[in-house]
Amino acid sequence: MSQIELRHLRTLVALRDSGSLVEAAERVHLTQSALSHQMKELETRVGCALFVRKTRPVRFTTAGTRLLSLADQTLPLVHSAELDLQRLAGGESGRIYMAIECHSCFEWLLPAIDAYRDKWSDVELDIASGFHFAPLPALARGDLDLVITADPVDEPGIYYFPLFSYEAKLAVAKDHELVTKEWVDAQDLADETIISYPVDRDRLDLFTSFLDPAGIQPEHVRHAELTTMIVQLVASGRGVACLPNWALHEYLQNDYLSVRSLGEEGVWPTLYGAVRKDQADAPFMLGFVEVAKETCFKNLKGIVTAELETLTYR
Amino acid sequence: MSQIELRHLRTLVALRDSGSLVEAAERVHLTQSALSHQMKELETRVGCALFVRKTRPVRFTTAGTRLLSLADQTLPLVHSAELDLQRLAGGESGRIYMAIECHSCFEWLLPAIDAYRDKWSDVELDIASGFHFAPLPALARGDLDLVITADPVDEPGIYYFPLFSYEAKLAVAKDHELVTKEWVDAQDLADETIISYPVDRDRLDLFTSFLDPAGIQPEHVRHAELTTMIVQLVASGRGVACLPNWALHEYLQNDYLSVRSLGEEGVWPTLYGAVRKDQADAPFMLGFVEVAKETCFKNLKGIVTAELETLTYR
DNA sequence: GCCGCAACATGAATAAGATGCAAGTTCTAG
DNA sequence: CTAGAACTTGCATCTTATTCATGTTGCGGC
Repeated sequence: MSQIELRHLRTLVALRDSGSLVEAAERVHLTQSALSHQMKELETRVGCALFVRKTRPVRFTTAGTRLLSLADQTLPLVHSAELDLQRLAGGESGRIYMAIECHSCFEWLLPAIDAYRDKWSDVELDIASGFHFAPLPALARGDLDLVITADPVDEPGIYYFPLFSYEAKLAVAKDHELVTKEWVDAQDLADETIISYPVDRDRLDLFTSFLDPAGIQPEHVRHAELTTMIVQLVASGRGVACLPNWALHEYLQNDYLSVRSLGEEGVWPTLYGAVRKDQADAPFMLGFVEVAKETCFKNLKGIVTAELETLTYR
Repeated sequence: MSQIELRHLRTLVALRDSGSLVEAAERVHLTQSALSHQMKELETRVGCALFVRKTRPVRFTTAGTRLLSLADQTLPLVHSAELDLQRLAGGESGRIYMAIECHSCFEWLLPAIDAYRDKWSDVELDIASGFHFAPLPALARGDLDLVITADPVDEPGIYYFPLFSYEAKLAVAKDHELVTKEWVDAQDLADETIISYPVDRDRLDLFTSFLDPAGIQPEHVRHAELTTMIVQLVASGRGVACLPNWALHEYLQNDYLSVRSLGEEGVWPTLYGAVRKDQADAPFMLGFVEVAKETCFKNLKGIVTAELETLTYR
């Protein structure tokens, strides 16, 4: 039933190109005897002769010609697939489906992706932007390949590339009373309305790194999806918000609102690119991390800090 | 190097369709263990994982997806080739490259080919008309598949289908002196000019069946390529010619010349379709012979005789 | 958390089959 | 008729695909 094999097609092509079994045998690195057996076997499988041996060069029958045409159709496809696989195996190509946990990251991510595409044109790229699922399990099981996050979680098989550190600052209205302070205390926020992205508190630096350690529970918490919305709410005095300094940069330049550090030292989260361990060494993945960093330092010059040590879990 | 095989692709497709090795194994009629080994082997060959087994249904990696796309491209091609080969092997399809030794045969051959094409549309047909080579060796070695001839030669591996018998008649000018005779003697032609096709004497019925047996050597022999030319030469009294009665039919109806039988009984050659023995049983070939006969009897009704016994050499 | 089930992996044994070797056949050219 | 080249054939061998039996893993129910 399923009888024809690729080696048969390769033999036939070699036979056509050379005209004799002897020479064809050399081309496919077998003995002439092997080819004789092989062709005889194939002929019994398909039930009819494929070529006439008594002539030089050999003459193909209709069936033989049909198989040669099949060979001409399929062998190039197979070969090209093999080349692709070779590149995939060598890590010169691959797939990066990414998700971002950090809502404000598009600003530097999109230029980074554009720059990456120039160098690694046949890597398949996609962003799962509106993600309503947990990115890290999806990364672990292979639905995603890269997750941009500021909260490395101890998960086996995940590797975290540090991208850069930034200061998480408190944004307040220009006429807010906290503007008078050099920097804000946790206590200062006790009866403020906090405006944040609609995610769990333990994924917000303001709580995990600042309020929780001080045991402070702010009066109200209000959610907004988009950075611009949060900024507007803050500017109009409806509350305060904790945002990355680089996300606030343009609003500060326009003198739209004010910012203060959280505590004397400030809160300095680090942004990571999380990948599966098996892809952590792949050139195309390292290439992405490199391009991402470059783009950030170029776009966010002076706002974010230099490179950190690599952080790994298990 | 040349690593991927069709069975790998079939397994992958079955795996995609079913979602698990167990079920895929049923589809390709193997055990689950076999597939496990097979996929593991393939993965080492290509150098990277092809799918994730820990999920149901299994999730394919980029490499796996690439191979599936290869499978989708190639397997249909292979399958369709297999179907074609099945028809070729079953004799439901094939190739008929034919040559005609008999110069006047086009008259019925072309309509026959048209009729045949209606029934056997995917048989490849071609006529080697202006043949300057020996048709029978070409037939034997596979350059040709069918030769229309009136001279069966004892050649191994060749089978002759009789098509019909006809009378080879002597064409003479209307005012020729032989018109006075009921039929002509070999002796009558001793000092006539014979006009014939430019072929060997031993392939001309006039000589082999009439003059040679009587030991007569005619005065002059003159050649002409086309039947109409021969007829014109005869009509204008430049000589006499031996032609099939059916080739002369229309000229007689127009009262353009006269004909006489060769000897009292007449000379009655038989026209054969010569084929290679290995194709003598193929339905598409039998079909052609059948259609050819039908067409002849329809076109040449009353001029040629009914079917004969089959004639075979070795 | 433990148990049992189902899917998959693994290792050794076996069956299948591809290849090579050496001798035989066929065809052709001289 | 002979020699040589190309192909075939039968047999031995080695590779490889497959199976069987068993081990491992992951998952859902209790």
